[in-house]
Amino acid sequence: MSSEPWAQRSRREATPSASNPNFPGRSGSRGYNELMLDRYEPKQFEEAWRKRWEDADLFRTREEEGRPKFYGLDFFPYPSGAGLSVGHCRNYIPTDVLCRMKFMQGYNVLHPMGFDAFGLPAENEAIKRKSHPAPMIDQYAATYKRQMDLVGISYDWSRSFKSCEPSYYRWTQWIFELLYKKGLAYRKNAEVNWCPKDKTALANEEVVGGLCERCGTPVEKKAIPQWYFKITDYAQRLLDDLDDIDWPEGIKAMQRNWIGRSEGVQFRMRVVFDPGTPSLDSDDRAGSGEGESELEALKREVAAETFADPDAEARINEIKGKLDAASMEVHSSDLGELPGFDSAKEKIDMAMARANIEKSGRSFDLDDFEVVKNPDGLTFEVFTTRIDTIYGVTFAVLAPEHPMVDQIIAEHQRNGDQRATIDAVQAYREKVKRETETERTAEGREKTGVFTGSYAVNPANGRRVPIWIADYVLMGYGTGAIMAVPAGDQRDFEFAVQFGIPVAPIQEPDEDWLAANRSADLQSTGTDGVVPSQALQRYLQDPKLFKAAFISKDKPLINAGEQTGMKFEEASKSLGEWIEACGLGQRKVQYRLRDWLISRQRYWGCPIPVCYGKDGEMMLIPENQLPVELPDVESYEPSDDGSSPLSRIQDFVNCTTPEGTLGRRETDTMGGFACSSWYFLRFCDPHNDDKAWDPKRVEHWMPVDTYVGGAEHAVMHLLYARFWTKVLFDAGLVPVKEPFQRLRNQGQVLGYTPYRKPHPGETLDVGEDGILISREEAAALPEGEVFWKWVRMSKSKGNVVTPEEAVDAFGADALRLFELFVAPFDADVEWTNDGMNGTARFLGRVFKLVSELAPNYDPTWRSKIPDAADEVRRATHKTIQRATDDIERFAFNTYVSALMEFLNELNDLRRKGPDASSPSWSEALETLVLLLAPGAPHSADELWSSLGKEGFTYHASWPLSDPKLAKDDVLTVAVQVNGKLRDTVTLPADASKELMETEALASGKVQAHLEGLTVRKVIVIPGKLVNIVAN
RNA sequence: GCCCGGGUGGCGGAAUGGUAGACGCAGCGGACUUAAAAUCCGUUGACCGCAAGGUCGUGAGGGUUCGAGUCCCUCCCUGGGCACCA
Repeated sequence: MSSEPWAQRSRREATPSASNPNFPGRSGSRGYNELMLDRYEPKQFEEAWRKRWEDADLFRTREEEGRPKFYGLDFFPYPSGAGLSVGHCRNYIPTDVLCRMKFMQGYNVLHPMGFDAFGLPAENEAIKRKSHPAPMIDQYAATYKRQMDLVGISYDWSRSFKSCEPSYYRWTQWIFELLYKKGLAYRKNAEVNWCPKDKTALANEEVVGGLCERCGTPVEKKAIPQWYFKITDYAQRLLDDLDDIDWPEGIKAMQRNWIGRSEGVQFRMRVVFDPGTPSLDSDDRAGSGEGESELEALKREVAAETFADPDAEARINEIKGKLDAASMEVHSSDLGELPGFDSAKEKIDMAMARANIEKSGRSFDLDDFEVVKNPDGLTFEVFTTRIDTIYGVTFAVLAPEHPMVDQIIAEHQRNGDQRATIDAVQAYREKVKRETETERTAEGREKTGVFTGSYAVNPANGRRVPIWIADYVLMGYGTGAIMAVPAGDQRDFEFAVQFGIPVAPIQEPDEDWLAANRSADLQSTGTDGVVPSQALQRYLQDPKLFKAAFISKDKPLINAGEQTGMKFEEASKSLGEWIEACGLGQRKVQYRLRDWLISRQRYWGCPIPVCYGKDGEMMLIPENQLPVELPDVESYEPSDDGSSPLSRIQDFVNCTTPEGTLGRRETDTMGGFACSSWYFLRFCDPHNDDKAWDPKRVEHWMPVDTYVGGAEHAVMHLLYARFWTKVLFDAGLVPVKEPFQRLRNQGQVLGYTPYRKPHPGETLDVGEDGILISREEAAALPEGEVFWKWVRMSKSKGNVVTPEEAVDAFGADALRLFELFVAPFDADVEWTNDGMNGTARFLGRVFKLVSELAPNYDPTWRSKIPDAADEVRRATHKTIQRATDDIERFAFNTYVSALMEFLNELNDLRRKGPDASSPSWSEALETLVLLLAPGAPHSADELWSSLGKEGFTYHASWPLSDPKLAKDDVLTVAVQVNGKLRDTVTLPADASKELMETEALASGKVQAHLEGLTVRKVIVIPGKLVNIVAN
């Protein structure tokens, strides 16, 4: 392969139009193009047509009553200084094709473009250039627009805006206030990476090896107040409504993943300090020995339903008596009056459940069903998705930051013992505090943790288990504490192995698993040949002889009390109900999704419209005082105390509160995702000064019918925008629950990029296997030193092909068609320019054919054309069908091939049948040009005018296919013998099954293959094939 | 580890369970040209065969079916996302 994309750059020169003297062109007075081109000469007409489109204001949005609407939208781009590459065009061109077709089909089309202008990239670049971001962004956006225009994208620029304009962000602030009033925006302390020397918050990237990148000081976590949006309130709806939208399944899966719903049980565990509670090591298991009590017997009796309802009261009293007798502190007026539990069985279950808890030393207040904290005791909550495995708990783990850790320490201190333990716990907490997120989640890292000197009571069997703290339990998820089941959870298993904690088997693994997971130890001691039953015995003795936890939902439980023999589903239900019944906890849905951190301590963002009174009370800036404008200042570099640069601008900070008192403004700004969470609504009514939008306009246009952009925004932007839309829907401000009905992700465009091997001593960046070099460097190095890779086109990689280059060398339409044709829309593309030769050639052949047939073109063909189809008409109507379907279903590559095939067929037919003057040819010619129009609009308009048409193809009607005309009258039928193709026969399209069978059997080739065989069956698929089954 | 994609000629790719390789690139042969470029025509999955024709062939192996690139199971490779989320 050529290592240089431009090596094969066309050497075609912009020679003056070589018009065919035989076809002098139209004689009309309209002066667009006096010469008819017989080949694709983009420089002769493309720019001129773009000018005409602009002069005619062709793409201004039409909002006519009675027409269907179509809203086609591309992702809101941040205009970078690098400008667009042909990679970006892979997004804009297909959307443009769809929108152009929709308009020609009679839709009101909204196809806008604007710019996401706030944010860190812009700010950082402006700081570097010592300029202000606003004019810089203006300039970049202008470049984007020029480039988009250059490739002929049909945007309605009259609706364009930038998110940094006060007339826009005024309404971003207005939506912020709406969220605030609904309780969906709040401020709370959050942990950030903090350098105590520089007194600044650091981004994750600024922390290297736990040290501040600049001064080498160990970085700490520090809580500073941050603004959040409460997206977690919408977690379930964000999950559910994914079912109703037409998005790539991959993106939906990523969102589901991100939201991370899990169903489980959250329950309390009691903390004990003295080792008096029965421990795991004591051999009196529930259901045996001591547990084989009268109560257990009674319970079995209940379960067996050996007593009837009429006697319930008496039996309950009996149980009460026995409970009392067993010194269990049940203080209830009457078990029979418990609300919500009707049957005797339920009541007795309740009593039994409590008895179980009582045994483990807990006391109850039956009046409110809550477990009352033992005055001397502590409890903490754990969340688990595998409550069925609760009998396998052998330890509990608290996140190091868990507040219970403080209480445990305090308890130790009160007792004046466990000095060493306290020190170890404190030291571990300090260590974890210094760790960065990256370190803490580093791959393949050993489990660490410290025993707290206290125990938790497993309510299922009353056993105490040690409580550890370990950083593999995260404070931010669930309750920050877990019940650890090493037999059924890989992380817990690793931890148990690491610290010599027992592993209690909960299931019997299958033989394959036992064989595959025997540890080296087992093998080296000569037990390699153990028979399966022995392997199982060994496992049951000590699961730690094996390499991993056995995780299954399909195996019956062992050693699980009443739940023994049940599988995941049944046991979870049973234990969940039990835990709820005894007020220990409840079944719960947990989400991984966290609230959306919106605060940025930076200048270049939308100000948060809040101020504080003298006592710090928070107040919204009244709506009629919005926007809170960003002050226009010279210096806006981040301050060194970690607060926003805005906090140093007195004129901004000092303000009058809505109450008329002196106040202080909020100086955080909003992250850029706020701006892009509603811009699609503003496009419906972009210049409204009174409202964010007129509801009527939004009602007309929303939802976005087709939304096109890269998959990299799968969870951020696309989730936030859905969230805001739902909030606005709930407020009655928009009529849709979901903003983007159909989403499509274009594939990436990759450029061929040179790298060299690292020199000795050089280090590589993470994820890189070579050092990026320029093409010049690559050319200078000996061949063996350089290797080439396909990586995403970007200016920093130096592998960009710009639209300017491509248009200059091949023409805008050739570029457009190539981008469509090169691969399926969603596939990545390894960009070379060879392909543009192909699409340019194709356009050349179109020009040639049209110029040759134009003299015979009859604009009045419609009134002259016969009903009957001929080959030309059939090809025409088939192509209309294909092109229309292909564009609709985002198969742009086959849309272009359909046009190519159509052209080839017309060329063939033209050579075959010389009657170029039939109306069918006029129809074909016109159709070809119109079908070409969305993909190659410049050429289509040029050809259109060369046929003597006024105006633009954009205003012409999209051709309609007549299915009758698209149908073949003769078909080639495949004939198979035993599924293998042996012959084809040509038959009328309406041939009967019988005729097909007869003709197939009559084929000589088929007969040859049937020799010596008996025909058993003949399968006939009308119009398609005949399969003769014989043996 | 988990969750999504994707593996089809030299290359990009096409193919509602029904003739695998459309369309294009590159290659080869030819026409035009003093020549080249451009353009046009033909040809191009592999193997066997003079030909007619045959055999094989969609990452690997099984299965369902009259018939599988397409559906099911197992596995391999590859791109992406998530990842100590209980």
